[in-house]
Amino acid sequence: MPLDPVAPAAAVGGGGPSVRPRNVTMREVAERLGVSIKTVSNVLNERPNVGPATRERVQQAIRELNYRPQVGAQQMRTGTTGLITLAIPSLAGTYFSELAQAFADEAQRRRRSIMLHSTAAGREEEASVLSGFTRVLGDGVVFNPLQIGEDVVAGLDRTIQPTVFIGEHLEETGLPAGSDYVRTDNASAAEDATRHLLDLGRTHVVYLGALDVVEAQQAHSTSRLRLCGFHRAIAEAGLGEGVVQTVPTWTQEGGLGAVQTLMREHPETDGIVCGNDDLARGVLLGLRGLGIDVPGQVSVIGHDNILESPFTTPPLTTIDPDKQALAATVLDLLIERIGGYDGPPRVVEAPYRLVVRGSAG
Amino acid sequence: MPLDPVAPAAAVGGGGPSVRPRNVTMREVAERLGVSIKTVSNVLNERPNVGPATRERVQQAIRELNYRPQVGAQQMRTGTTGLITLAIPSLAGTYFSELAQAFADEAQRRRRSIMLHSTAAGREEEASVLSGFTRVLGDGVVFNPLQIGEDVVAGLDRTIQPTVFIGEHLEETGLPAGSDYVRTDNASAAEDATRHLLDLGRTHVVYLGALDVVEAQQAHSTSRLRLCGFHRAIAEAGLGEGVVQTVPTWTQEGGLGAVQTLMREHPETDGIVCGNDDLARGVLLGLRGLGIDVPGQVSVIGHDNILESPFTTPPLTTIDPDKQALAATVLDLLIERIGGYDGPPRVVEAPYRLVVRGSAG
DNA sequence: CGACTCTAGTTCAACGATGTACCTTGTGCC
DNA sequence: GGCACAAGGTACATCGTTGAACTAGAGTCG
Repeated sequence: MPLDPVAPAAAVGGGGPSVRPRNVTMREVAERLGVSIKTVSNVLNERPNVGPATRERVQQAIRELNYRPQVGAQQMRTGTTGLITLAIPSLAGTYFSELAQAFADEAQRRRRSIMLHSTAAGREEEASVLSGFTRVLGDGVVFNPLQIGEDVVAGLDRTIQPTVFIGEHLEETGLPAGSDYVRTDNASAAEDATRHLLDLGRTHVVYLGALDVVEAQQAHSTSRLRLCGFHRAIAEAGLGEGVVQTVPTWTQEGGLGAVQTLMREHPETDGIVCGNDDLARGVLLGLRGLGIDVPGQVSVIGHDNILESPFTTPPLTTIDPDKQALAATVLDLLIERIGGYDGPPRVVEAPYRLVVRGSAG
Repeated sequence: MPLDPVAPAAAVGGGGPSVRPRNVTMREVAERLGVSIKTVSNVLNERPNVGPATRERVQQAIRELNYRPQVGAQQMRTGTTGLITLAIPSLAGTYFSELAQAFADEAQRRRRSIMLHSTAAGREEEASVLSGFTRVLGDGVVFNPLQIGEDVVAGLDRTIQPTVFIGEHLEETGLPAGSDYVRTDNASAAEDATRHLLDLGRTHVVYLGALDVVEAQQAHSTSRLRLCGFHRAIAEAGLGEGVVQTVPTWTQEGGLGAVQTLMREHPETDGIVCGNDDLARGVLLGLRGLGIDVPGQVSVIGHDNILESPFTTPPLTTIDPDKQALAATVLDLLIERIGGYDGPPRVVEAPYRLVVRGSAG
């Protein structure tokens, strides 16, 4: 074995800190075995034309030298990095942080990494997602727009990178080429939730979750859509308009306060459809405080199936948007596009299911 | 110009979808202006030896062509990507998701991107962080170990990538070369919190947050350290042992249930130090339910200063670990290491401060 | 036996950006 | 006029990996 003229990261003698080892390259692996670089590459990429003995020796050497491919070089050759950008409004908030976690898990399972891009700053930040960031890095984008509406998205005739939109904002038509869309049908979900309570024989079912500030209500499309589903179910059952209880914020405190008002003004209430599980948790606490039995006197149903929902007293019945499945679907679509698929935009309805626990049913 | 034998993604005729444009390269920018590639590079990297006129023309062309540097190529030349790996247990949970958000913000401010790596799976996943993932991608790692203790970290004599540990687990001595450590002093913080209540004249101050399952208590070092700080403050004030109220989980429900038990068994309680803000929120609700005035009869203090803390009734006094500042400190240390600094491990105490709101003081 | 095919490899040229070394002007000054 | 020198560039090698194209040898078959 010839001596390397430039000792690669020689250990410093004495008590000084050891020097960070240079990254091992394929060349070093190849040289140690006396094979060509390409053979090492073939082993790594599971290409044919490598004998089993050689394959084994290469794998051994890779382990011993602790070799890892350098993604930058791969990007140059192949154009891909295995990186996916997740652009969401903010991690602060139960739903989005759990969603991000689901994406992290599912991406890891598919041997991709997630790059986090927070669009909390608003419209401008969101626009930068669509115009393609400042550096070419990821292979594709998962984008949950909040501020940006159909107008901006529709203005594109083609996304810069493969993109999958998620959410409930966009029109199904008019998606730019090169993108897909995974819709969450919040209206139908809320309709199902409401109907579940009606099916249990409840006759005075209330929606708790409209925002009490009008502008907020306008902007908060999730709230709007869920309310709409509630109205549909109530109307279908021939119960007229239905009672709607507003809240200041979609938090536990908000739910707790609102349910006290509600039960005072509408003591006949026997079912409450909550905008989300945080609200529902507050509602459960509030009802307990008022000495009202759940689900004996009042049934309560939430939305989101957050991690804590099974642990409330009683356990919360809720709509599970199945974040894990959503992430899986989104990633599969995106990876297909990254892989070269360039068909017209696909729209997929994200599944959700009713999780029946103690609080209703 | 010779024709490319393999047309790179030729446009489909007819009404088919438009084809994704190939990435613009520096060469194209240079050719359009009739300057050399290097000049474009010099403009981008703000190198000297470019005349103002040329500089302006280049910038113009970059904008027009929508050129963006390709990170893979940069990694090859310079060895860096501007990517930082954030390895944390899980995004599910208020504290960690807010922390991740802080890192995302601060990284964006420093023109870096955050790669999310969830170590929720446990020891094995955490070990893989230290042994350097499966691909060379990021420039450095921010690592909040939970399961992994000093033994594993101390076993390393040098980290593979520049690494900053965060948390409260590790001994300050024995950190591997190439790493730094930003400590959160949970014990002192809890001590300060307790002392704040004592300074307000409270004499029967309780710690609410020990876990009621012994093994859980063992593992949950945050809880242990905060309890320890509580004990220190109580002992220092000459109040003996101090009362400790256990909880089943560090959630709002946990706090609500526990405070009911507490006030039954220790009605003399006039101050409650909560393990975190989720617990404290439950405590506030519980006290309200019991008709106990906060802060009139009982002062309540939390820990973490989560986003909802200012909005409880009354607003929650709490210890603010200043996640934004923590993220900033961590990133600055890490970026310095990435930049080549290779001094001995540094240990930085993360600042925290007492945020006085309505619930105490 | 010669023409094939198959296997297990090899060599070479890229991918895009940047550091180093070099070249070309124009200008000032003796 | 001749020389030094700076400003504003250019040319080229290089980073690590992989696709395309090639080769040497062994096996197969008419």
